Amino acid sequence: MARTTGSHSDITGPRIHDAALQLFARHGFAAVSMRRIAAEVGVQAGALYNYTPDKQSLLFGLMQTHMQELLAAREAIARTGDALDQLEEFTRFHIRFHLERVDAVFISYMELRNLTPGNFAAIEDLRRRYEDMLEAILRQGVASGQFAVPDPKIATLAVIAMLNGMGTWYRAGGRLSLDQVETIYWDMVRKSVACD
Amino acid sequence: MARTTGSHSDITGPRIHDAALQLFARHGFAAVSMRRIAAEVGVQAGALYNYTPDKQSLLFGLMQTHMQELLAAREAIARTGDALDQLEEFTRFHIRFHLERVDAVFISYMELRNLTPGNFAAIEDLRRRYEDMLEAILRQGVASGQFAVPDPKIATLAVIAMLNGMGTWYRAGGRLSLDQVETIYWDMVRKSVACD
DNA sequence: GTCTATACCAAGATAGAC
DNA sequence: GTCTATCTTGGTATAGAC
Repeated sequence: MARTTGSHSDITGPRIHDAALQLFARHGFAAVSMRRIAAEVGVQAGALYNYTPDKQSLLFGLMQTHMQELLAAREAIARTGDALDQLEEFTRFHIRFHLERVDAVFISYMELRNLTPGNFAAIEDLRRRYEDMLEAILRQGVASGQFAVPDPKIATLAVIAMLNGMGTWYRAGGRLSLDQVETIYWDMVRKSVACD
Repeated sequence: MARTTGSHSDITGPRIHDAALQLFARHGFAAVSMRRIAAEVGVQAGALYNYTPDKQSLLFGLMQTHMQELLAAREAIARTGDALDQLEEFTRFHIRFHLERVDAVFISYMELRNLTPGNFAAIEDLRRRYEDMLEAILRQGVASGQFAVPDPKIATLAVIAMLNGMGTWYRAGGRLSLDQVETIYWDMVRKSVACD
């Protein structure tokens, strides 16, 4: 049986996701209209509502998907070696994962204020679970005497903030290769928690 | 000669500034209406246009004022001591200045995308002038052999990103005093650029 | 300098034809 | 599933009285 003309459920969904991701990251959630997203996808505004009940759910879906993918990718990695090995692995994983998703990362940090309270709590919970993974590594290193960090929670936030800053300036094909900046940042992370 | 009833030019201006700062930081520039700002100040929306030609100029004014105050405050500090002394002074200055102005800092980093091209260039220029001050300190430390930094520009951005992250979680009266977190962050900054 | 009133436009979301 | 058309609300900005 032939499909109805103009029916593209399987391809329009991902296209809405991608368009919203890019537009929200570039201009901000509140500054982007449903009409603008629809135009980017190549449909009329009304058609978007076959894929999302409202604009808020669209935003929440983007952020939730991103955070769940982050956690799944991190949990798929086997934990081996001592605290220093694990910190290096975490750092390099974090950099590579986040630089491949600068738009989703930016949105997930910046548009928290545009989430309804319930959605906000859900995203914050996912984020905390990720931060706890790094904090556990730092605590382990402190216990083994490899790291000197007076407050593992603050060190966790400091390290993540430093790494996330890369997203604001790094562009593929720039002055330095990904390998180079990855090494530079790992060097700073390693030293920042080291004993001296 | 008595003033016209309802005339408060000297006090309404700062109140608009403060209200816009707080509302833009909390909800985002695009999500805040002129009516909302006016309500916060206690005037009608039309009255705002006695103080700003339009909403864009209001945003730009907030950011420009913040960046100029930052540069002025930094330039007022005498530079003394070796690179390590100067780095410590810069770090502690940066933390204290920024934690007292979390709203302005947040806006100045997050609402860049809502500036017109000309206004964007002006703010970016001010920001770069500030970053150059830290970069100069790092270069000096590399030259003197006190620091081991493969790329001073990247290290500059990494350090500032780490410090600015404090604004997302630090609140006065929290678990740790300002002195304590300041020392924790200075410790990480110092080690991150140190020779090892 | 502030008010009320309003021009003008774009937003989110829905209805019903195809 | 998408379209066109539309409802309703709320946005920026201006005009003119006080």
